[in-house]
Amino acid sequence: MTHSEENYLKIIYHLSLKSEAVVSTNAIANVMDSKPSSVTDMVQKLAEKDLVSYKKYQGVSLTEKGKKAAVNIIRKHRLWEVFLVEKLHFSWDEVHDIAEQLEHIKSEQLTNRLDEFLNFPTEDPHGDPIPNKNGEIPKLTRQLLADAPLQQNLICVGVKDSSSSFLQYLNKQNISLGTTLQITEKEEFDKSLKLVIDDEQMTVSHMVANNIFVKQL
Amino acid sequence: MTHSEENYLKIIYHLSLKSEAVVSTNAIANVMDSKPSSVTDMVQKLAEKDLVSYKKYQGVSLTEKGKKAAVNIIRKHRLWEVFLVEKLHFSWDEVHDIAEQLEHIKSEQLTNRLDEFLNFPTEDPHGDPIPNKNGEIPKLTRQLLADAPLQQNLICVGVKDSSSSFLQYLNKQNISLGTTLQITEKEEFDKSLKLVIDDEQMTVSHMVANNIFVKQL
DNA sequence: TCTAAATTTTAGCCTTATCTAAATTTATTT
DNA sequence: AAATAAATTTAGATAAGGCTAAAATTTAGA
Repeated sequence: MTHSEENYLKIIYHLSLKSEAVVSTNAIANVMDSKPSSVTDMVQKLAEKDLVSYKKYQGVSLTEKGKKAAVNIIRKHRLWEVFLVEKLHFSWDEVHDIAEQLEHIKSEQLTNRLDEFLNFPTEDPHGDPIPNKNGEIPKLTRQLLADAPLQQNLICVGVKDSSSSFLQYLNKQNISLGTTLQITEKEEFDKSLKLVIDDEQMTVSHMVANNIFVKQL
Repeated sequence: MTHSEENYLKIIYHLSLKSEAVVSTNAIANVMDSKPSSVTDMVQKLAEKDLVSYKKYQGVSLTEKGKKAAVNIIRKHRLWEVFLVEKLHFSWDEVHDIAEQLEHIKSEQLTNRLDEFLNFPTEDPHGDPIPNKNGEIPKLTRQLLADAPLQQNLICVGVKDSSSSFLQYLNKQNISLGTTLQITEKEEFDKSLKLVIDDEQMTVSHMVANNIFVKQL
């Protein structure tokens, strides 16, 4: 499988989790920053290899075979992210581009030994679950900060939107993986939240609160 | 730079160390397992990018810029090999193909942090020197087993021929990185050597002795 | 020196992954 | 239901990397 094919599978997987099971050509082109016609070409190739099922004008979905391949790529991506953050001390907003390259390295043995070396982590630095060797994806106990209860001790365990700009915003606000906080007030009007972090008061918008994952301590 | 360009630079570098400074199209094609005509195409492209100097029918050599790039790829390859052997417990005959992929990952920061994580190693698992951040290549104190003195305590530090079959032969003979041994006798006729390893006697051919690097203890 | 052999380059073609522009199908709106 | 808009596919082009076969150049032998 080529890098490009792997990227398509990964993106189709992510899109079909977010919205419908069937993904449109246009949606893929948007995410990939390419043209719908290019997507059509590739999707037809993937369909021939039985990695996606595809009917003209009707969108694509992953076959079992395609889903397995996609999950494996995501497994590799997230394991490498753990490696980069835990062992090489990168921060969570720096690792994506490098992991994007490392995820294409082909060696099942390498993946499994890396997994072992990292002590079989179940979540990556952004709080996303890491599929195991058999492709099983661990269930998460986390919830969105926007949905969490008032006055509880919460620990920040990840983000939904892992765009570099969002992660940099969080760094600026001194929010990172492992930060503990409480919600002191929810504003009805705009759904913004008042938080206490290390005895410091601050306010975050709903948009932000809806992109941060927390667990109750 | 593409993977392919990087591979060419690496191979031209290795060939010009082994033989002359100027490398022939044919020699490159042999090592790459491709055709001389393909090599010509690529070499012309590399010349345009000022990575090699090239005159029709006269062979190629690396420019300063090309040499820098080649050394950087070799640095990455060898650092990853150390990682695979020391941290993920691969054996030295398994790492080459994986390192061949990892050497193309693009991130200077990644390379330097990996270097640091591994404690700035100066040799890879095959005993080859690892260029530092500035492209400087440490001098080695090693010598070929075939050239080493009799009755001295020697430690095996690497191999010249790192083909999988040779490394597997060594594994079978219980010779590996760190093995200590003495030469008890040199046979004039065929240049074979009698060795003692862990109080066990054994004989190796000149061909083998000429491919193992040792240091005097 | 002149020819034969070996090496190297050119020319033309293939594949992969893209693109633009045009055509087609589906969806929406009046 | 027809007309228009939006989405999707087809057709044809391009660039990278590689191949084969043929032409050109260099090297070596007689």
